Amino acid sequence: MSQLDTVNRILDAAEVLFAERGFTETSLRTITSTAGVNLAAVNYHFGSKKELIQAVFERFLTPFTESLDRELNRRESQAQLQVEDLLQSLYRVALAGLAREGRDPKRFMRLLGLAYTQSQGHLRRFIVSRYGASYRRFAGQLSGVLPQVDPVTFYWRLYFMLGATIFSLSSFDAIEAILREDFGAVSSLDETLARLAPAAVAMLTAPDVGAA
Amino acid sequence: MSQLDTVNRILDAAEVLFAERGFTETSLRTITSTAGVNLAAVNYHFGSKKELIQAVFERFLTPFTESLDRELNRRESQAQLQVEDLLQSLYRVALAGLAREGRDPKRFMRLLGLAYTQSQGHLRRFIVSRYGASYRRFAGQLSGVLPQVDPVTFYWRLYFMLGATIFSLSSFDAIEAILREDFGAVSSLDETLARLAPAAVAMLTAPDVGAA
DNA sequence: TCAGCTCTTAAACAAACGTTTTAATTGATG
DNA sequence: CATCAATTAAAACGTTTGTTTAAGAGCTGA
Repeated sequence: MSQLDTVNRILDAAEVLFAERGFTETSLRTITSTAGVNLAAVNYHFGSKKELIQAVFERFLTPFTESLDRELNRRESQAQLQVEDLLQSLYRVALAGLAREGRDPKRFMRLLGLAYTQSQGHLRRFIVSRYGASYRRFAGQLSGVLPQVDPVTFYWRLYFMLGATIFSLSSFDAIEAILREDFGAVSSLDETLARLAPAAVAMLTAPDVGAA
Repeated sequence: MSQLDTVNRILDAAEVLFAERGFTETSLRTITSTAGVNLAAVNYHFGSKKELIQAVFERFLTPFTESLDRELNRRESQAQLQVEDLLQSLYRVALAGLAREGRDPKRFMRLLGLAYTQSQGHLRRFIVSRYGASYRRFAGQLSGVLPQVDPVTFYWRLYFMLGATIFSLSSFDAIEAILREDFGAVSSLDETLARLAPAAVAMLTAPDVGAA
């Protein structure tokens, strides 16, 4: 087993276990035994548990933001951008890029949700410093096609949208199971994104009654 | 210090610390020293850490759902219910009821978010079995005033709305700090709810393109 | 006043945690 | 084949965790 194997086996196991149970609830012993490597390998290759957590995020956020940036480049050269187009960029292209690599988009949404809700200050700092530029660029473009919405209202709605996305996709399997039991209707991730996109557009473009 | 004092001091400290750091990241020693009581008091009065967590949720979810139920009773007797009315019931009345008791609604949103994202299976079971009826009643009434929306689409949108609400309100202070720095605009909780309600209405009432 | 119960206290428990250490093993290079 | 650095392995480290124990204090009712 080469060094690269060990590193990737640890990342694979950590990614799944973190998404399932959270960071604090997942011990290095569980990770290494799942990965079939020695306990000390984590500290040898990554330095510490904190750095392993960051490495897990780096491995999926880097291709994610690269896909998003490429898509934003393409959109930017077009005139007449629509809100729908930008959300399609975010939802379809970027997520589909991850799925194409054989990784589960729902798992990444769960991890993103954990990054926000589990305190882990180091992780939030890491993500903001590393990927904040892409996020601000997307937000800027989206804000640009919504000139009628007050900036503060826009940013609140952006967080509403993020919350709706992260929350519903990170709990996708649980929600899907409930709906399947109650209505006998199976929902695929694609179908759910097809429902989420217009809902998000409706929220972003709603008439601005304007507080303050 | 009476027995009731000890129990309440533990609940007060646990509520704040859980909301700040999460369940696993908050030790019983931190809770008891913050509360100024002996370490063993938690196991004596609550039995275990799990049961303490449930007690914290019970203390704010019971009055919350009671307020909501009373409000739903009042609405039910009226004809011509509107989506806006029901969301107002949820946002203003129930949350305001908690605020009236001198407790912080944002903190409860943070705890609700944790209940969903931190694995803690026992907590989700506890909440569903104890408060599921009120939730289903609210969902049923809301669904009733949206007959044009396909049931499956409705339930997905309900989760979108829950995600937007829990996510943005539980991170309220962080988001508010960012917007204050970028726009110099302070947002109160009331203002944010005044933005959230119409955004949620727009999402729920959006035309149903209808998957499946 | 004293028995009897409730509650608090201090101390100890075993288990699990992240990390470090030291030695064995591997694999490439001269 | 010998050498040397990189990697793996097993064991132990000191902390911290939730929980339990056993003794003490404080109050109540007879």
